[in-house]
Amino acid sequence: MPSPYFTKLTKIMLLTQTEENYLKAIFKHSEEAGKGVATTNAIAIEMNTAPASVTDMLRRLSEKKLINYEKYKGVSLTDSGRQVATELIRKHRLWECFLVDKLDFEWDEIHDIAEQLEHVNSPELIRRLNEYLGTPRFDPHGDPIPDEHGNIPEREFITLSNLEPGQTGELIGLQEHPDSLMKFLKKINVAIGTKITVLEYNEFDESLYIQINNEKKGGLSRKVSDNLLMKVI
Amino acid sequence: MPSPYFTKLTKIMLLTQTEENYLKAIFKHSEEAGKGVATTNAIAIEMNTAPASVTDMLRRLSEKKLINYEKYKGVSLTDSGRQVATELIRKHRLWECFLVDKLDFEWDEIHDIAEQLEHVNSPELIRRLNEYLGTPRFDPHGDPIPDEHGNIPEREFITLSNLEPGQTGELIGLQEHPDSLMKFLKKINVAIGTKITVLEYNEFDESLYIQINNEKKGGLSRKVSDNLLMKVI
DNA sequence: TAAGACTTTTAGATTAATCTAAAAATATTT
DNA sequence: AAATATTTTTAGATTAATCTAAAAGTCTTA
Ligand SMILES: [Mn+2]
Ligand SMILES: [Mn+2]
Ligand SMILES: [Mn+2]
Ligand SMILES: [Mn+2]
Repeated sequence: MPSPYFTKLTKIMLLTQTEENYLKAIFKHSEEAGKGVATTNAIAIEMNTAPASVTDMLRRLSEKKLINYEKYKGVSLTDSGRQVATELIRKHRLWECFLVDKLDFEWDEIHDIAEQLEHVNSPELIRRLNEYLGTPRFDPHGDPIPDEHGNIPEREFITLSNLEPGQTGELIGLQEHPDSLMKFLKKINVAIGTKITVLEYNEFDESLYIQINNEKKGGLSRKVSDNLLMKVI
Repeated sequence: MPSPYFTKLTKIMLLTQTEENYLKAIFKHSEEAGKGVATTNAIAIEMNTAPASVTDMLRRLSEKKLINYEKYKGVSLTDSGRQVATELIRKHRLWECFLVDKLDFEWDEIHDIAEQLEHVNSPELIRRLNEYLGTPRFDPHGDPIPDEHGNIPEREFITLSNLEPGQTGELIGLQEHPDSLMKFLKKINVAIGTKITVLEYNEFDESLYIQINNEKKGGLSRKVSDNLLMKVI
């Protein structure tokens, strides 16, 4: 519904889903990526729109004091913009927990549904959902769930590619989670919590020979091992 | 997101939330109300818009073959429009069950949240949600939940105002459910499933003297008793 | 440091959803 | 059956979100 749906009285302005999605994209490409600012182009690619559309939106978000924006200089979130973004990420990840823990979805089936659910606006709903789920700290992909104040739990990890032969680690997350990676991991029986032991390192292609849960053995490309975030055990 | 988001290939066209809400409004004022057709004005009031906006939308919905529309003659749903409407009602009511059964919300707190959740598009989500809830046939307000084919369970009922003194009934639903009525019923400890015995009928104001669950006794106005749908026991 | 390449913004349109004011059609009352 | 009232539609604008094409700014590299 494109209409001016604010609420000035309560000081909570209601944003359109589109505005919310832009804020998430900006968060991802500034803070999460550690770059400080997000560029117009990066946002355009993330949002699947023309760069001109991004410029337009940046003007509007800037007017609403959700972002710091200077022409040609890139954008960052203001405190209130960051607040909105982390709340969205919190909602997204809590819903992902719900889908997996309660409705038995698999981790590669939930993202698109959570993309929709995250825009449902009801603080009380999220409060109760969180409680119902037992206040989880990480979602089914191992990603940290911001708390109600926007604080994001820290994860300590080392990528599997950085483990030495002989070391064993437990999978606690993924660097990126494209569908193709999740499908592949499902096939070789690797999921969050799986124990992986590095048996050999092959210098030629930087692949690893590994053992999964002290059972099956197999090879793993560098590209995959770079994406697996492990806790050494 | 106002953009042309169809999918012609799958023959499932994705509607905007606004279009979906109009279809629900048309369903309510044509089929549910038993009138055959919904009028522009009734839809405008339901949707909280100007009648001119309704006319505009009717043209668009008609173009998409979701409604039968002839200028000045009122509108009715086509089969595909009815399909969409009943699916929305199904989703709305299933989510209401979830909110009450799983998250412990009260029946007067859930409607607005369900209004948002009903627009989440994922048939598999609804399939699993329905299963998770144990395939309920009625929602927390006693309203029937359409099945996956759009069939709506029939309710047999008699309003409390039509019970004779001496008769006892169980509350199975409400005619209308404004917030004020639900709050009042909560206060006098009446909910779906509550047993009510009619002790006396007062001719002057058509009020009833009743007993609730064989315990508390009290008076009830005609306006309230007209709204309580009972099953005689 | 100037040319070329890339990025970003501006200009000008389009579409969905809305509005108000006015005209047209239909319904109700004298 | 007129006159009046009510309902519905048309006309003309507006706003959010998008697009393409072109201009302007910034970066890279010879
Ligand atoms: Mn996700
Ligand atoms: Mn996730
Ligand atoms: Mn409801
Ligand atoms: Mn209901």
